[in-house]
Amino acid sequence: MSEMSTRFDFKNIEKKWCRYWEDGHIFHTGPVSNKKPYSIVIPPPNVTGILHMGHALNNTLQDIIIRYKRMQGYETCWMPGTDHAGIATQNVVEKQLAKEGKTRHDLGREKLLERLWQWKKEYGDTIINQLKKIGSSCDWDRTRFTMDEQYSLAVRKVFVDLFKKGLIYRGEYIINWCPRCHTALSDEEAEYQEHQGALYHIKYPFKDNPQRSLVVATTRPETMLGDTAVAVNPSDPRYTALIGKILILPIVNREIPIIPDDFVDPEFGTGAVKVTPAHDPNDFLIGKRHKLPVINIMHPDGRMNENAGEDFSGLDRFEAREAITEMLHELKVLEKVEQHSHAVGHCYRCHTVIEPYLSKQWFVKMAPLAKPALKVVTDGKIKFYPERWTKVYCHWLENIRDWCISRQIWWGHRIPVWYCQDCDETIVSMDDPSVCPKCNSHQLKQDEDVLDTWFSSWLWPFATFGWPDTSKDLDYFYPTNSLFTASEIIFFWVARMIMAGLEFMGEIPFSDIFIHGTVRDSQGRKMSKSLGNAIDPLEIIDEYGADALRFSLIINSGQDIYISKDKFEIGRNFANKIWNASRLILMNVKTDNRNISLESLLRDQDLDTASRWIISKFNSTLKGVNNALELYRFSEAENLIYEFFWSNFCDWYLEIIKQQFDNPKIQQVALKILESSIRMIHPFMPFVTEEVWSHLGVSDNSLSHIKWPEYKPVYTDIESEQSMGLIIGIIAGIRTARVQWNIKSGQSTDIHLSAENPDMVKTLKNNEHIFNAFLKINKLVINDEGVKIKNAASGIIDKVKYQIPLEDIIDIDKEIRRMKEDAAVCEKHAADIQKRLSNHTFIEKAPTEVVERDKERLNSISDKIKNIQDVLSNLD
RNA sequence: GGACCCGUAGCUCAGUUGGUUAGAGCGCUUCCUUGACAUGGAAGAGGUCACAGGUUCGAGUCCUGUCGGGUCCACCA
Repeated sequence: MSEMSTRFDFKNIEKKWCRYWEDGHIFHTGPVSNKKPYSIVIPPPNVTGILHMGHALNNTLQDIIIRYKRMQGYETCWMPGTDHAGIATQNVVEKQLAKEGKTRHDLGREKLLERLWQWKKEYGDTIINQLKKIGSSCDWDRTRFTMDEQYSLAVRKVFVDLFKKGLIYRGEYIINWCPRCHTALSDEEAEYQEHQGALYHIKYPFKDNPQRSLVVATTRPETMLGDTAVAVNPSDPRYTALIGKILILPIVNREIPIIPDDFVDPEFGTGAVKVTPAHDPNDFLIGKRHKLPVINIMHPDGRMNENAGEDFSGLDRFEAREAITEMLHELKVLEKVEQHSHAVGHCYRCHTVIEPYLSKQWFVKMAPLAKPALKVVTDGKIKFYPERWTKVYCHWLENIRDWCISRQIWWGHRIPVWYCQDCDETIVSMDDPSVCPKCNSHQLKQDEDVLDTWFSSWLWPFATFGWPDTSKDLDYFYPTNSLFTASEIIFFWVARMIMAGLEFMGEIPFSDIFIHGTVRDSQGRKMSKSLGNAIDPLEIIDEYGADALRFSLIINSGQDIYISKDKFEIGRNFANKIWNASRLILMNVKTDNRNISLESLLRDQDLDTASRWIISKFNSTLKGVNNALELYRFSEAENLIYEFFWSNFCDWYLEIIKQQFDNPKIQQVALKILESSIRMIHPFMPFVTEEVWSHLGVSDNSLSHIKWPEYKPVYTDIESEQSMGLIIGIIAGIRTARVQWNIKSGQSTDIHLSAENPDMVKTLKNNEHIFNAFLKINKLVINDEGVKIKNAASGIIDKVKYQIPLEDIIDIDKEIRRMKEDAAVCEKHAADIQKRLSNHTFIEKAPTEVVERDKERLNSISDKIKNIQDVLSNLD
């Protein structure tokens, strides 16, 4: 054991085990006929990603569960991989190009894709390697990418199938358009932020009487250039008479009608709404209802186009707003400008203000897919942990809107649709067509757009296992068991995976969804690169170790996690504690009998109290950890482990047995508890435990495939727990009192005890033998200042065992009085309930649940009274 | 406008179906350390559980309201 240093040297050790796990393909799995499968698919990080705390948390949680299940004997598969992350990745590469002074258009589609693949090859595995560093036990041999060949096949099949079922359609609608990324975005990709803007009140003069005008209110005056009507609510008495009249649109001087529409809220603004069908989703719908002309006044990059007129054409939308405001002012038609705060959508990738823009896009009809996805959750086939997310999920599905899936970028799955240039036929096909089936023309042109990234991600749980081909892996591992993700991703990904799983596999993709919190800084802000408040997990690994990162993150995780750097000390210190406890035991244990079970140790009637106690404690801790993990209560599991290992095992048991290490029974217990603890801690802190395991000499296998300790209820040993509790109480009392003992040199029996703790003083006086044992066994150093005692607990146990009567610790009279009072109160209450229950009017009129509640209470009170009486009669 | 979450020690948080004296870590005070570990050991101070009502024999826990903080959803131009 000489090679074990006094500090846990995590750096070299982590490196060593990372390599061992990977080179040995320790986590590679496949179907095994006589084992039950347990599988998790990783939320695939973006290829552009670098590890942040959110990843660290997410993957640690998954790793704990997968290691736990693996040790329990499941054939476990944790499927790793990355997401091509369409817009995000293309943005990265386009930024590179910009530095070279080029745009994507200078390169063209093919060359840009080459660059992107090149980039993916060079940097795409960064995050995968970082995940390995935190100890993620994925089946790395399976690592998938959402643009793998087989995966692309799945995406294409899904598109074609849905199209054939009529669930994919193409149409011209107002979508969220990012003028910077030049692409459509889904509703979920638009992030709304409160924005302090203005409400402009503009006078639109009547054609028949230019002196009079109708005032409309808008937050976006620039869009007036595309107005084709003004709408009022038909039931609004102010305006009913005006319906059908013609107004003259200022600046443009276009004649536009006043139309009635229920959409208009008379309460808001002036009750008259300018209608711009090309630039507002609601106006678009109004326009459809009233067959209004649609005038697009903007280029895709957010600049005004020729329809905006000479004065504004070419101006950016925000410049145009100012220019128009100024002109309206000059024309004296700007009545007033009010402060007005409202939500403005931003691109979730580049935070540019989104423009509602009219364009032809592909959509997925969601309602038919949402229905079954809702049912499996309301039926309880899929459960959210914590449960409250169920409601969020259901609300979204109940109000679902169609999903815009086409993106005007180049990086991604190209839409498998071709248009015949000669006959306008639309061809949707698994294989690239070369002839138009309708007119035999060869002039086919593929749709330029690619699919939304999430259109591939939603297939992740089955496409990664080889779908659409059938495979043994898919049969064996699908449906997967649990999914771990953050709440932000419920709509983007979780809900859609459930839809896809049900639609294409006919089965749910997973049964449990664990939603974890967001990692925030100590001020509660989201950690982000732009804020500069991010703590880099790699830095923590470097400074504190991967085990420390994992342990600290989990033990601090409640809902959202607020974290600062010093929080990681707990994990580092705990890893070190495990290390040093192991050193102590390994330095002292000589026994060859290393495989004895806790059960047989406990069967030895002569085993000392402390050993019985620690075995019992371990056992109850294990039970708690099992329960906590089954319910995904991770921090609870870690707290139990921490408390057991540090407070019980190290602070008490090891201190007690230190001077009895020559006893082979004690050696066996110490070793066995250490070994079992190491196994129990392994899913949480894989590195330090693997290393200790390799020194234990119990097995040559990697700890990853060693069995999880078995919980046996028979282990719980109440007698030893109580005895030990008593002993700890006494010793703790001695420790408390010890600085107050004023012993002069040579007068060690003449002791003055402080009156501060009279109960303890009494106990000590009545139990002289304890005190004598204490004096004898502990290194008592007496000097002029008083008494100094080292290792207070050492060796005392044998002397103390079973010799302390309960009465000396607790004031029994007080206790009995309390119990009698308690019983009296209960009896009175029971009589009240009894009376109520025998009252006919009460029984007839009270709701059944009230009666039931009363009956239950009566039962529990009766039980309690009985218990107290039992105890009291035993005392006599 | 709807929905949800949170408010417990100086700080960050536990507290599972209501049940003895409300817990932990960090920080703080005091003491200790020469053989596992100062990334350590012992002891201690510190809480009207946001506030106000209610249900109950009993409330940090359940209900109602108020105040404060946060998140998500929603087409108010």
